[in-house]
Amino acid sequence: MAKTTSSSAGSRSEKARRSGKPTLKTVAEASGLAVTTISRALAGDPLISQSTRERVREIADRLGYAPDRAAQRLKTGRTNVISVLLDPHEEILGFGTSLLYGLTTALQGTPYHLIVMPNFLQTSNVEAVDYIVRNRLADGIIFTRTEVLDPRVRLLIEKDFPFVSHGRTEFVTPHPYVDYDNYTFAYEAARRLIAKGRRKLTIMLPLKRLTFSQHMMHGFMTAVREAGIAYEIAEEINLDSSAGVVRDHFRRRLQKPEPPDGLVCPGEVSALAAITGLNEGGWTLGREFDIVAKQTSRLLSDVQPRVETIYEDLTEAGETLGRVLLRRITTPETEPEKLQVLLKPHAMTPSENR
Amino acid sequence: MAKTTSSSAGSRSEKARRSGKPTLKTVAEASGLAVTTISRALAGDPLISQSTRERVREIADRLGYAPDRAAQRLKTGRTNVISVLLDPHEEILGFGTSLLYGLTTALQGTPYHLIVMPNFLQTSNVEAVDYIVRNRLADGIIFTRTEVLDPRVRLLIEKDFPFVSHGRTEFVTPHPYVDYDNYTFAYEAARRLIAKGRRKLTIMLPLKRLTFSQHMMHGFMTAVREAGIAYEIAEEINLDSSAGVVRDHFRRRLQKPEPPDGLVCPGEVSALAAITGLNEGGWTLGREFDIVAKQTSRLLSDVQPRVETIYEDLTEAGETLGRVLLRRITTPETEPEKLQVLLKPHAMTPSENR
DNA sequence: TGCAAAATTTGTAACGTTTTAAATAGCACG
DNA sequence: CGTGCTATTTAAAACGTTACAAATTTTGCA
Repeated sequence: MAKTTSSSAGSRSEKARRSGKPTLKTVAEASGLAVTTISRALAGDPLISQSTRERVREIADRLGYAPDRAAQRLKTGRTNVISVLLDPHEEILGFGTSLLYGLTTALQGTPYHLIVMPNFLQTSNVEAVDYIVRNRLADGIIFTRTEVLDPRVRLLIEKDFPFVSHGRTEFVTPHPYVDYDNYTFAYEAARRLIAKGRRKLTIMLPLKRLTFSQHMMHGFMTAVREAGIAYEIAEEINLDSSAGVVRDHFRRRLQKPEPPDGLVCPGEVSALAAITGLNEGGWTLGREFDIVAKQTSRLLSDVQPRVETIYEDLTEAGETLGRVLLRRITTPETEPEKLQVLLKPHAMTPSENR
Repeated sequence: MAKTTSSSAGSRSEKARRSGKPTLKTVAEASGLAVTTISRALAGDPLISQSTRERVREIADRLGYAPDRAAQRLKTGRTNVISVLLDPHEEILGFGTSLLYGLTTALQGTPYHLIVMPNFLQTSNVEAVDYIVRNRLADGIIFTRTEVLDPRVRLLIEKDFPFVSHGRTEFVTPHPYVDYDNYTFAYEAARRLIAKGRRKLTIMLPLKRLTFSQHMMHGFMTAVREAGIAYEIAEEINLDSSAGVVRDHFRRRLQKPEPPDGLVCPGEVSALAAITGLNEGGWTLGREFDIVAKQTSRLLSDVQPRVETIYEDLTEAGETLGRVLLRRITTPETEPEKLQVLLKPHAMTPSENR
């Protein structure tokens, strides 16, 4: 039909080739400038005059131009992707979701997208990390449940690949991290129980190999030793134990001699389970025992308002992780020490928590 | 230094240009074949002889070749990306996380990646959908909290863009969906309460505009009418209400005349909150009242084992969503009716739930 | 007015892949 | 031993972008 535009306009008919999506070429033709100029103008290159930069920006906006991510990625090698390794253990209570929300907030307005890589049945997710690094599937990686000598950290440091861990390690080489001050959490929690007159404290800990388990233990022990009171560590259960196991543990503990009367509990569901178990054993919260728990959602404070809590803002953690990783990526020369954030337990009371 | 390879080998020195990552060219040189042949052989094109196909496959594996996603995407227009719209309301109890896990399971072994787009403060996330479609940021979209006349569905049908909604709509044009049979859930839940001898039932519903709210209401009403017993709908609260509001609602309800003695509750946290409220009002679960709740995690059954539950498997939902979307993408000619799945309430008892 | 230097713009090539069209090899047949 | 066929392989172009080098215009100053 109208395929007779070979000599004069030449390109007009080829423009609507794929789907009419505007490209640099479209903008170039519309403005009478060269493709290169458009590219630079939109990138804000000062080599292009202020006036053309503005004009191009305007025309591009009018045409609804958006750069083709695939082409950019192919050319530059940058993927504009941040990978998050999600862990199945964190399924409970929207841990992952809160973190994701914070992350996306930090990435708002940047060209970065968030892609989720789950960690399935592997013992650790080093394989996933290796895969991402090897195939350059992302510009940066974020992961959680950091271990004392985390193999992912080791690998990423070795390959000099940008990452931020949620949690610290004990490697000598410093690396970017965002962590919650679990030492202070446990210390303060124990102090509150002691202030209530509790005489024998116990604590539920995360899996030992997770670094923050050590921090919590340390905080707890410091408080206990300062006060010179009795304590015990619940060895048979940990933060990953199902609520049923936790419940039964506490119920049974009452039947043995010298049960503790105060619990530092770093999980909301676990706290609920503990309360249920103790109730079943005939104890009442606030009378025979007290709990200070870590709060990451409104669950506990709404369901059991009498439990004291110390707040950990996971959305804030996610946002910080995002910000730190962006800095690591954009300014690689930054010393790792400046990319280490320790988030303090919030003074915020549950009712203020939005 | 060794830049004197211009005449003989020619390309050997340029190969290690970026990072040594093998490309089609690398494999071509290693095998003595042309780039095109490699591309076709790896794609399993029958035009290439069986023997070379095998040989190429082997060499490629040995070199650790992986196709460059950006280049493929640029060339073909396919992104190999699935977009999930995450909703902040689902933050509680890992709703999103379970779904994501199912999804990633379905996507295992496919070339598809999962990218998360959060829905922030918008009233609906049509904008996000529009953005994805317009800029071809994905090959398919999955979203939740489907409404009766969901604008996202309208847009996606109009643009003929692959998607699967979690939940049904009431549009006449059929479209792919994965839904849970909330009618049966509510019907069965109410029947169980009636069987326990409860005489006045109530139900907590999701926001009215969400389609599954209607389904639940219908199932509940059918059971109530069949039995000819009294009922009431809790109008002031819904599934999105905070646990605190739910708790207070139920506590106060006891002070007014003719309180209900059975509750159908589609949320675990809400169920806990309701129990707390009723306890505060002096009632005891199993004596003055009963609850049948929807179970999506182990929270409720572990913390309050005496609450009866009916199970909804969100991981299964996610996996189904993934599978259905893949079929929609790969075989676009499939009639939408064949891409509609209604998941039945699980007979599974809480203790079996893994 | 002329001319170098600075400022601004442009053409060409390349990133790694797939697609289209063309070339070559292999083979049977008259 | 060509001829026409099929089977198999290959070269060239393109996707949209950016980097590099080169070209053009403008400006400053003698």
